Amino acid sequence: MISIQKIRDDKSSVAKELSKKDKSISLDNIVKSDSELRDLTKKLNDLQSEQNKQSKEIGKLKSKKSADKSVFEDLKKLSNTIKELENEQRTKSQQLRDMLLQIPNMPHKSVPIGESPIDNVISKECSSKKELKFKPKSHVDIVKDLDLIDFEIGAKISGTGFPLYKGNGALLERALINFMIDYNLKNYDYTEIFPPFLVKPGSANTTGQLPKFGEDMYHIEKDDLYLIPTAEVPLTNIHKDEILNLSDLPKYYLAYSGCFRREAGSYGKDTRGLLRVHQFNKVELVKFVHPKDSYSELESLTKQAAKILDMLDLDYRIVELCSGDLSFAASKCYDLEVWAPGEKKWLEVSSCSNFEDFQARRGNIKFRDENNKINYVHTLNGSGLATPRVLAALLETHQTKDGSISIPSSLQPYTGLAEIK
RNA sequence: GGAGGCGUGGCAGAGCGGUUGAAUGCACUGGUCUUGAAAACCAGCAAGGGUGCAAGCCCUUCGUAGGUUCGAAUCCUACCGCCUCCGCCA
Repeated sequence: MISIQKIRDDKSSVAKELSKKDKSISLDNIVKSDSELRDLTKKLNDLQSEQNKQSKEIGKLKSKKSADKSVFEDLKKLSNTIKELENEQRTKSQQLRDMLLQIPNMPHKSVPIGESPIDNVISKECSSKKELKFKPKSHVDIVKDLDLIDFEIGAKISGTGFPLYKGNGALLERALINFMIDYNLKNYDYTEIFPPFLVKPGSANTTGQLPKFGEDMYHIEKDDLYLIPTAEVPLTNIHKDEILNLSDLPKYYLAYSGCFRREAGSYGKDTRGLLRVHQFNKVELVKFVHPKDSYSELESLTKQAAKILDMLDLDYRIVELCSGDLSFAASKCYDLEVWAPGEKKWLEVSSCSNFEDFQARRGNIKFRDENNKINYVHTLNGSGLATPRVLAALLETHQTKDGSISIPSSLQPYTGLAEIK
């Protein structure tokens, strides 16, 4: 959520920044609604003040008899007027908040301006691309030949997009998850969390999935709970409605979770194999930091995520998203894309974003700064990493001519296997 | 799922219709004392909004949302959360 104060004080520059992301955004209704609300609030405050004053007078007398009847009649009228205005105020402030929640975050000044993925900037490409001396198979064929994943049975049980991992496929998936968790825990200062996979609407609102993108999540209507699309949602809400101490920052959390996405609107895209599925596994990294540090934290977060791809001997590149390709809540974002030689595609396996105070405002997450002033924290998150596409790239990269898979050495302690055949 | 109890400031814990934004203790911050620290003593210490150069002043908030009343932390209703007991269950 963008600060209403900021919009009020400098509407044109906020609008200008927002247009880099989405040209169709208008702040006019918000400014109008804000000014109406403030007029109303002023009026209401005066009446409340009057009411308090007179009620206290009566209190001092301690006896109803000593007060004139007409005083009570007047006060009753005043009381009713106040109630009406309070109702109006409640409605208006809710309306204003609803509008504000629809406004995306502003891109950081350093973000390249652009409209679509074409304008993204490839900031680092891993050059040591391994050339295979044979025609590489797609992971779809590999998992079938080696009996690692059964898409048909998954579809029979749950529908398309719910892969069923099997035998060494299940082992490999589990190994990847454990490797990623352990690697991050060992090398950085994360606290491991095992979060709930179902969350309340308010939690999804903090991170920005709601109110605009409810259609992308699975919703349990009976209990009004959402299946998480990423562990970012529960992790970011750990400190909802809290004021952290300066000494608490930075706070780093890591969690494995299943991730559930309806992928509404993307039917027909990447339907084959592991590239786009409704349920997948991911290790997520979330940081709560001092605002002055958030951009250096974004750099280190991105490097941390990329290191995992190094460890798995995969080729990847880091992509700096342009303004138009940034997600709703992000100020700046780097994508990690891994090379899949069978698919001959770069696959997005991580998104590392700085949300600045956008999520912190929505979730009311603050800290006491060095001057004892209360301020919003900055939040960041990054996947470290999402498994299905990593698995696809891993199988395609480490396949051999005879059809077997050689397991990268970093993963072998977790699989207990050097190869799968 | 049934019965009961409870939700007050960072924590503990008073208050149960009227100058209560809220006693007291702990924690925290500043000061006195001390070579330094501890102890002791003194002082300060909720958040949000509005207004003002500022000091300040005004409004809101005692789980959440409604209601009763001139006036609610205090009374009523619903919801949420926590605890205890019973039932069911991985």
